[in-house]
Amino acid sequence: MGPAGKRTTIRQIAEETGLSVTAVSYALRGERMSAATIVRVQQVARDMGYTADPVARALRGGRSGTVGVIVGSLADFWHQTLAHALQRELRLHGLHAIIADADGDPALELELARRLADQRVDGLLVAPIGPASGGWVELVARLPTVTIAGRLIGAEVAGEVAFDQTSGVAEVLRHLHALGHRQIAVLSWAVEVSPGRPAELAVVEQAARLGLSCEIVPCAYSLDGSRPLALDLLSQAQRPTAVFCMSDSIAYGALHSCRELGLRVPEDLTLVGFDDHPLSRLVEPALTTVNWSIDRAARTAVTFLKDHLADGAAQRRIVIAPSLVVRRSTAAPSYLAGP
Amino acid sequence: MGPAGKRTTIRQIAEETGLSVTAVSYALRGERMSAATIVRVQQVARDMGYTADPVARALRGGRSGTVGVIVGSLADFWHQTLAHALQRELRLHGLHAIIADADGDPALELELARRLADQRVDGLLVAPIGPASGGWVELVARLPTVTIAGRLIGAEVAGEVAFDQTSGVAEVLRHLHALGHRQIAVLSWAVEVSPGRPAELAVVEQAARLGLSCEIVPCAYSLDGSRPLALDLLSQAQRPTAVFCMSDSIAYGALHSCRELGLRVPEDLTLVGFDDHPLSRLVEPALTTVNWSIDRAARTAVTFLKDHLADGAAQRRIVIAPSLVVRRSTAAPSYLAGP
DNA sequence: ATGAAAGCGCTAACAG
DNA sequence: CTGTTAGCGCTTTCAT
Repeated sequence: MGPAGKRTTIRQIAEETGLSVTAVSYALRGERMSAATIVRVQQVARDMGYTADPVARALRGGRSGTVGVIVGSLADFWHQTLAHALQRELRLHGLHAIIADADGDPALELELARRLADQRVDGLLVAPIGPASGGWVELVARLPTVTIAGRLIGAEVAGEVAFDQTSGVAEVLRHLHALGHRQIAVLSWAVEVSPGRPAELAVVEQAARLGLSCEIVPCAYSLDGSRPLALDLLSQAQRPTAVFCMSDSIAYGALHSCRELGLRVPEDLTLVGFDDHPLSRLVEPALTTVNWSIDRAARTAVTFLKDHLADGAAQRRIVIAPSLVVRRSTAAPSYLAGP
Repeated sequence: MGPAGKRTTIRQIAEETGLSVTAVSYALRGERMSAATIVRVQQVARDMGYTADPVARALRGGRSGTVGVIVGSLADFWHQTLAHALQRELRLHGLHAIIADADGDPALELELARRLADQRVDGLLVAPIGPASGGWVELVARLPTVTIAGRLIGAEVAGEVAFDQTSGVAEVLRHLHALGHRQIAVLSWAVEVSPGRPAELAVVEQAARLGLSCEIVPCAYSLDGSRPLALDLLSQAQRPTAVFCMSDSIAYGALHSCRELGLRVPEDLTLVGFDDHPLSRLVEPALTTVNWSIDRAARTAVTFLKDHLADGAAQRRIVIAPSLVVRRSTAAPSYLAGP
């Protein structure tokens, strides 16, 4: 930062060394100039505390070494974990992460993506909540983008780390069916914001196949979002015997509501989450949920992006299989257990 | 974004309207030009899908409308919550958040701050892990910075949202003392990374005052960081009767270890956290911890920053008082309860 | 091996 | 009210 508090520029180094701006520019990057000059210039630069101004560099065009990470909602615990995992993985590859939180709003999600593009990030890693709108298609065409756990349909992404939601949902519903549940409420954040998502379609399809009555209830992300709703849902006379939450965070909110209502889980109500957040095994009762290996997802996503950046490779795609983790929050409904 | 996929520039609008670049620049911002021209230019701009390039704007100098948020570690649940709260609060004020994760590394923390400064964020909101190094002092002098829950000693920050850690620690230790605990382990992430922090000093001081034996054990942030350590600590013959974790995340890791070792909480071991994460009341057993009102902290921090941005006001400071939340994870040690 | 000059997109001082 | 000119810091032809 230099002594005066102001930023050291390439020009000051030029004056200091008696070279031209051009020469310094090359020398700093170790190009063209004689070895001696390169060493000298870099020494001076270090002494003066020089760092290239990324903004000027970006304006000129060229890579910034930072990648934008957009998560659907930092209110959701799983997205929090994902953001951290991506950050860490990027850093392993020498890249810096800039994280943006769409806070459950598809319009904001797109705006953030635009802003990050404007900031000249080298690429985008996004766990989308909204489907691709027109804006996304154009944006993705300009900026290498890898999606995680959701698709931007119609957009030509650089890579896709997909989760096999259909299987995940099927496993959960089969599990509930086997336990004897027939009346199930599904709490999902995606209904309104991202209609036609595979997960919700799978619910409908599997319900029909298994002969279940599944009501899909739109639900805000996160603890605070799901609590009032769950309170309402569970206070009804004809309440379901099982609640399947499309995110562990939502399940936590539901669990909280059960406490307040004096409902015991799983004795009075069976509860299932989605995504297997690390704390799901520590809550009481430990939550039955679906695991996707977040580390593998993060690792793959970053690899896809790097590959694309390196060689402009064709679109890569991987589908991560779910694994149902049965814990204590699921049991047979009480009318089967008897009084 | 324009039809060709390229970005629309101010010059293209100038050509389209037959005006000069300058005129367009003013008109777009609604300055100087005649009302008619302003309307016409803005209409054309809209039609062509123009958005000002923030990079060019930043290079020229001027505000970007984005604020950098740096959290000590996104592996820590409390920091995750803080990041989200700050994002939301900033958005309420029409500002955008760019979140960066220092991942427990003070050097990275400073580097991220530099990078954000380079990106021309309007200000910095930081929950620091490291103390102020020389770099911070200079940086903060150039860029309005508000600290939250930690200090950058020696740096002239724009505002400070401090937590009264001393009281918080004192309350916890008094609580443990009253229950009959005398041998306590304190798991803290700050020992090595941020020595001399008030919280750790308070531990030593209060321990002396109350006649407690408190061993402070350095501990990585987060679930995975604290688990192996806690496993080790709790396997010892002379293990403490209570463990005080300087973060709820660390406590969760310890709780996990207890499960693995077959130790019951609080019967065999008393556990206390710090920060009161929303899930602390849902884990089993519900965690005794210290609450600081994260929303108030976020709100105040953003207000401080905005105020400073608006009028360059003098440094503001607030101290948030802790409140001990006693839940089920604390009890008298077993040798008092008897066999 | 080195330098002069142009330009990325935008804003602002200074004329008209 | 509108246009000319200069410049933010850097990279990149194109000369020398």
